[in-house]
Amino acid sequence: MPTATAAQRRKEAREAYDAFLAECPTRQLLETLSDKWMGLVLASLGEGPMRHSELARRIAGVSQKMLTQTLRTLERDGLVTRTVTPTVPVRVDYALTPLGHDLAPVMIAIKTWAEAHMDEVRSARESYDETRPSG
Amino acid sequence: MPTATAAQRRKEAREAYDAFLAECPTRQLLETLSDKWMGLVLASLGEGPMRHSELARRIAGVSQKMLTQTLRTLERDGLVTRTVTPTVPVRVDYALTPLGHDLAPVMIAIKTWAEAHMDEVRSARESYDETRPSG
DNA sequence: CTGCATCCTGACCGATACTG
DNA sequence: CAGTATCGGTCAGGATGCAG
Repeated sequence: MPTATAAQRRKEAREAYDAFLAECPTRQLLETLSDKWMGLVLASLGEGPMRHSELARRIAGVSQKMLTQTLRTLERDGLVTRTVTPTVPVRVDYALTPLGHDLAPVMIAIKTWAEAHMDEVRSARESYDETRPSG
Repeated sequence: MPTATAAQRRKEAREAYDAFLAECPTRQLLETLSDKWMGLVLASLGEGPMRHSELARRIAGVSQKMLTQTLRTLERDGLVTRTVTPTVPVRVDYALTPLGHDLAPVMIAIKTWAEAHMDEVRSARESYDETRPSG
C-alpha cells in the first residue's frame, strides 16, 4: 500500500491503543510497569549498567527472587539487556536498552515526585486521620 | 536557628528522602502510587471531575470495591477531593486537588508511554519467547 | 447511586535449599 | 555470584448482600 508509510501505520496503531479498555494489551503493560520494583530497578539502571548484586544493594529490601523476576520481565519486554560473563564465579550485567532509556525518565519522575511531595502527603494524611479518628 | 528558613528546611527534607531506602516513607508512597488502579484513576480525573459511576465506566474492569478503595487512598493522601451531594440518590463527585494536578501528568505520561510503545514491547516479547521456547 | 462488611479463592512473595 | 525450584503464609481483590 503506497499511501501508508511505516510511520503512519505506527501512528494509527498508537491511537488504537487505550489503557482504559480492559482488553487492551496496554492495560497489562501498564500493570507490569506499575509492579512493585519496576520503578526502582529502572531508576537504578538509569544511572548506568549494574550487576545483579549491585542492584540488590542499591534497592534496599528487594529479595533476590523478586529482583531476578523483575529483571526477567524487563528483559523480555525489551527494556533491559542481560550480559553474562562466564567467569568463575559468573558475572551478570544489566543495562537499559534504547527503549528502556526512553522509559526510565518517566519512572524516575514518579520517584522524584514522591520524594519531593512527601511532606505534603504526610500532612494531608494527618488531617484526614484527625477528621475521622474512629471511622 | 535563625539561618534556616522554612524553604531551606523543606529543601533539606526533600533531599533527605530517598526511595531506594527500604525504611524511607517515600518507598511506601511510591508503592501506593504504583498500585494497580492509581494510574488510571489519576489519568481519568486529569480530564476533569467525575462521579463514582463515571469513573467506573471510564476505567473498564475496575470493581466497585477497588475503585472506592483507590479513591479513599487518594483522598487521604491529599490528591483527590470527595464531594457528597445529599440528594436521593446520593451523588458523589471526585476531583483532583492542586497536588493531584501536579502528579497527574506524570501518571499520564506512563500510560501514554505504554500506549505508544506497545508494538515495540510486543515484538521484543516475541523475540524473547522464540529464543527460549521451552525455557 | 454510593459505600461498607463479609467471605473466600488464588496469586504474590519471602525463606530455604540446591545447581553451575 | 547468579539463578531455579519448592513450600507455605499472607493478603489482594472479586462476589455478594445490606444500608443510607
